[in-house]
Order: sequence, then C-alpha cells, then structure tokens
Amino acid sequence: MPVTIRDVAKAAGVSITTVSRALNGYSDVGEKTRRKVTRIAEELNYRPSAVARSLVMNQTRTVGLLVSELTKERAGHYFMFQVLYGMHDRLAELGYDLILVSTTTARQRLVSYLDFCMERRLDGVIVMGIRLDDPYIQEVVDSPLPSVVIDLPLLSDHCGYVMTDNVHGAKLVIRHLAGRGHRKIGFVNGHSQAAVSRDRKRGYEEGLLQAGLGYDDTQVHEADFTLQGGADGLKHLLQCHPDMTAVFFASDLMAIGGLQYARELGIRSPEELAIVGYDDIELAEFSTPRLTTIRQKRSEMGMRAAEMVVAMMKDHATPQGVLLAPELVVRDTT
Amino acid sequence: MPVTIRDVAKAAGVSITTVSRALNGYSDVGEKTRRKVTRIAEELNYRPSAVARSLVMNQTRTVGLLVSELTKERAGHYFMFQVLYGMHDRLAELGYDLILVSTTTARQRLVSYLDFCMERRLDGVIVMGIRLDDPYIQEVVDSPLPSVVIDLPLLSDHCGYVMTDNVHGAKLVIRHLAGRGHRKIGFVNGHSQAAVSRDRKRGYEEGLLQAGLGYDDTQVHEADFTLQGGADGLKHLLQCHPDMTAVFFASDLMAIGGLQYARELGIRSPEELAIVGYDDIELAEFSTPRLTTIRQKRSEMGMRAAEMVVAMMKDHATPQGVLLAPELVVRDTT
DNA sequence: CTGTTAGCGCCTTCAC
DNA sequence: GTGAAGGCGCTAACAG
Repeated sequence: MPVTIRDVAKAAGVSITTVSRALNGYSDVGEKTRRKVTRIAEELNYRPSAVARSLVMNQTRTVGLLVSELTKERAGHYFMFQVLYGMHDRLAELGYDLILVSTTTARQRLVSYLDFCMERRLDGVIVMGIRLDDPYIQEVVDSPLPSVVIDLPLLSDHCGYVMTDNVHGAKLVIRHLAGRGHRKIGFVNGHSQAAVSRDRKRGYEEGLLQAGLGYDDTQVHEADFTLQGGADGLKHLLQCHPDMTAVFFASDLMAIGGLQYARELGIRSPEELAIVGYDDIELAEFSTPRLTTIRQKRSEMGMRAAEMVVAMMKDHATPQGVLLAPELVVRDTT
Repeated sequence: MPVTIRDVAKAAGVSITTVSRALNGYSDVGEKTRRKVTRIAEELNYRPSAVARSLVMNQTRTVGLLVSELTKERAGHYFMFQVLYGMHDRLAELGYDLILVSTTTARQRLVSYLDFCMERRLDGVIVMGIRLDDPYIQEVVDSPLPSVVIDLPLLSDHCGYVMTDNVHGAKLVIRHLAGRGHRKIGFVNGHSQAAVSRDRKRGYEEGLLQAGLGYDDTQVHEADFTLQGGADGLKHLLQCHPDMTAVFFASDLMAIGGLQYARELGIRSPEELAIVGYDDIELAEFSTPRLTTIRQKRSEMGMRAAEMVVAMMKDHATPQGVLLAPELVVRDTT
C-alpha cells in the first residue's frame, strides 16, 4: 500500500488538512510548516492519489481518445500517429491524461463508448478516425460531454471539430495540374464514409470547373485509402481513360500504390503521368520519384483538438470548427 | 451530475448495499429485487463510477503504456501501431483500459514516469520503444509495479518481456542469402541503444560464421532505423565494398531507403544487389520490387504483453521472458 | 436475503 | 495559521 496523506500528516505532526493545503500551494500555511510538510512528503515518497482526488474534485483530468481505425485496417496510422503525438503532448502540458477508447473491443460491443466515458468519468473526448456511418458517433456529439472531432465537421453545443480545409486542398492540386497543362485529370478518392473524401471530391470538381475543364464522373474512382486501393483505382481509371495525363489521389498511400502500379506498367511519372497525393506522410518525400502532395499539419491538428477540449472543459468555452490551411508541396511527380 | 448508486437505491426502495450487490451479480440477492434494481438502474441510465470503485477496491483496472518514441522521430510507428492494436484489444477483452504515458511531455521532465504511475495508481505498465540508455527504465524494472517490456530483455521479480527472437531472425536472413550464393553480405543496423540491434547483429555474425563466411566489421554500418539512415548506410557500405552482392537491413524502413538509393544509382535489385529487411511492415509487400524480409508478429507481441501484465496483476503470475519466432518472407529482392 | 456501519484517500467548509 | 468534521460514490464485513 502506498503512503497516504495521513501518513505524511502523522509524520509531520500536523493535521491532514494542513498537509493538503501545504502541498497544494495554498497561501494560508505557515512557511515553516509548509517546508516541513514538503520535506516529509518527499522523504516518505508520498504521491497523492489521483483516484481519491478525482472522486472528491469530481473531475478526472483525463480525456478519452475514441478511435475506430485502431484496427487491422492499416491505412490510417500513417496519418493518425502524428496527430496523436501532437495531441498527447499538448494535453500533457495542460495537465491532462489520455486514455484509449477503441470501438473494436469486446466490451464496446455491449457498452457504447459514451457509456465507457461516463463510467470512467472522463472530462472530455477527442474523436478520430471515425466513419460517418458509425452507429455511436451521434450519441457522442449530442451528449453534454465536451468533445472534439477530428476530420468530421460536427458542431454542437458540446462538440467542436478540427480538420484541414480539404476543399481548398483539392483545388490547389487541380490548379497546380491545370497550370502545368494537364487537361484530363483523374481522381482516386477515399471511401465515401469519410467527410474528407466528400470535401476533396468537391474541391476536385470545383477546381476543374474553375480551370475551365469539364467534370466527368467516370474520371473519378472511389477506393479506400489503402495502397492496394490506389493501385486498383489507377488501373480502373486507365482502362476507361487511357489518355489521362494526371491523377490526383486522396491520400499519399494510395498515390504510392498508384505510382507502383504505374511503374509495373512501365508508365513513367511525371513524364507520362503526373501524380499527386494528399497528407504528406514521410514516405511521400521518399518515394521514387518523390511525390507531389498536399501537406496536412498533422501534429497541429492534434494540438488544436487538445486545446479545444481543455478550453471547453475548464473554461466552458464554446466549441468551434477549426479549419487548418493545407499546403501544396511540389516534388517530382508533377 | 451523473446519477449515483444512492439515486438508484432510493428509486428502488432498497439500500445502497443491495443495489451494489444486485448489479455486481452477487448470488445473495432475491430474484425479484435484482430484477427491480436492474430495471430501475437502466431507466435512470445509471453508470457506476469507476473512480469511486477504484478507490475502494484499491485497483484501477488501468495499465499504462510507456512509450518514448511517441515523438517527432517517425521511425517507430510502422512497427508500434500494430503492437498497440493487439495490446489494446486484448486488454479490453480482459477488462482493462490503457492510458498513455509518454516520456516526452513537459510533465515527465519533472516527474519520472514511475511517479506518474503511482499517482494514477495504475495496476501495471507496458513499456515499448524505450532505449537502453533511458534514464528511468531501471526505475520501472525495479519497482514492484507489474510491468512488461517489449523488445528489451529485462527480467526481474515484477518485470517480464516480450520480443522476437532477433538472433534467430538475422540468422535466417544470412542462411537464406548464403543459400543463394552470396558471399559478401553487408549489414545496416539500427542504433546501438536498441536491444534488437544488438541481437540482430549477433545473428548476422553467427549466421556468417555458420555459413562459412568470415565476419568483417567494416561490412557493418550503424544507422537509426529511418529511411534516410538506410540510404546513407547503403551508400557507405558500397563505398567501402563495391563488390558486395547483398545487404541486410535491420528494418524494412531502412531497407526501403536503401532500395531507393540503389535505384537512383541504377543498381538493380535483386540482380545486382540482394536486399533483405526486417519487420514485414505493410510497405514491404508493396515496394518495387517487393521486399524480402523477416516477419515479426506484431499484434501478437502486443497481445502477449497484455496477457502477461494481466496475469501478473491478478494472479500474481511470475513474469516471463517470451521470445516469439520470426519468419522469413521471401519476395522479390533476393 | 437485506440493511447498517465503516471506511478507501483526499478536499473543503467552518470554527478556533 | 491550523484542526475537526463531513462527504465524494462505492464496496465489504457484520448483523439481523
């Protein structure tokens, strides 16, 4: 059994109250007493119980991270890890801890993850990698538990969001390609149950129109963000449109898949086919040829999400929709 | 404020104790009472407070995940994500939650992470991605807190480990290459502060000797597990040994970096240079040409770690050293 | 079978 | 400046 506040009090010859006040930096404690208590606490290696404190303070200083793509499906982690990094780091700075709440656990099948959050008395939640058709997402948004969603524009009294301006990002791509003279530009999108797919497609469409190029539905292929999906997507597009000179992929992973498929066919990039990805994962800079892409500020996304939940939790801040600016990174595939 | 056990008791017209017993499935409760309590609890949407329960039961049912590579350094996540997946999944099945404890947070600079675990009253810890020279790792190993370390062979009264048999894995590689007639095989290792590097190097060395090939220190280059490191490593080796016909990289990421560097130089693989990686990350199957590598059962590593801590926590099981079998996956680069 | 009593470790009025 | 008392929500003996 760890040493408790009572042990410290006894050893210091003061009351429990005094120990509590001394250690928590209250001003109404004699300087001598404070020093003594501090010293004893250190000697005894006293660690105040966060559990007991949570109970009485009615807050756990813990936020849950809801992820559904924490699964075998390996597409998301290139993107998510960096977000997680920024988020966790900022949360720690602000004095909050992060607990994982996955959709795909045995337990979650019985208890919705909102229930999980209630039981653990989490102070807030950050949601990431959740699909539009997720059965529980609405429950979270509607609940009074402060929440921030990443990559899903859900806004309510207790729910904000952080995402990249994907419409703009896709437009940047098309403008770039059109500027290089491409007239026939294909698009391999992610699955339809991601808000980012919807936005990127809209950007693609609007971009084409703005560039004076017509939009043609058959030049769009819906894949699933994976390497294989990218390869398949390109294959499909090339079958319908052998004269295509550029393809925009809704993720770097898919673009790399496409790049590899193209190489197998002996199609050279960028000479015969320009290729653009999305995300700017580390590999983008390291593929051969190096991939032109749209950079998402991933760790900033995490940080912003962290800051927002914390603001909502402690200052009752109004949730907001944060749209981060994308950035075109031109490399060798265009 | 959430509804408490007292609310349920009042509404059901029974004592708090009875509610507790009814809901926790004790046998000494009347069937009618139980049903009534259960119904009321459901109607009121009662969620027992895990915090209060933790306090009185003196266990949080939470394990901490200590990671230090949850940082900007992006090398580890290809490997770690899958481990995390298996670990979290199994933990959830066993009724435990996972909380993130990173080394690189502002707070951790003041408080060692063991202190963090004590404050949060974690039941156990899993450690991953920690370097041999980490200042706090020993503290964790020595502490009475049940812990399991991944990829570091630390064994003590309260600390077990899970890792792949890296010596054997590296030997498999050399045997394979030697079997294909390679006589001069280079090795690009990871950084020296990883136990796996040490083991893979030993396997490389022993493998060479067993194959009747001499070991030559200048054929080994120490890198850092990154793409760039792999490229640099290969470059360096080729400078010293232009006649080298095969190179073994201590990670797939490095191998892919090497592969790309080779392509830039116009060196074809496997014809002119055989290349083997380690880990079997998803990209290995998708590089061009597809990478021969050693598969590590990553999600199983996570599961085993989870099972071990849980066993130690609840059954006071003796910690063990688990060595998982590696597996050679032959693809196109050899 | 059910209720009463006593804490778990800590913070917070309220007296002194 | 310091201490005593009460309670956060729950479980665990111990009586009946």
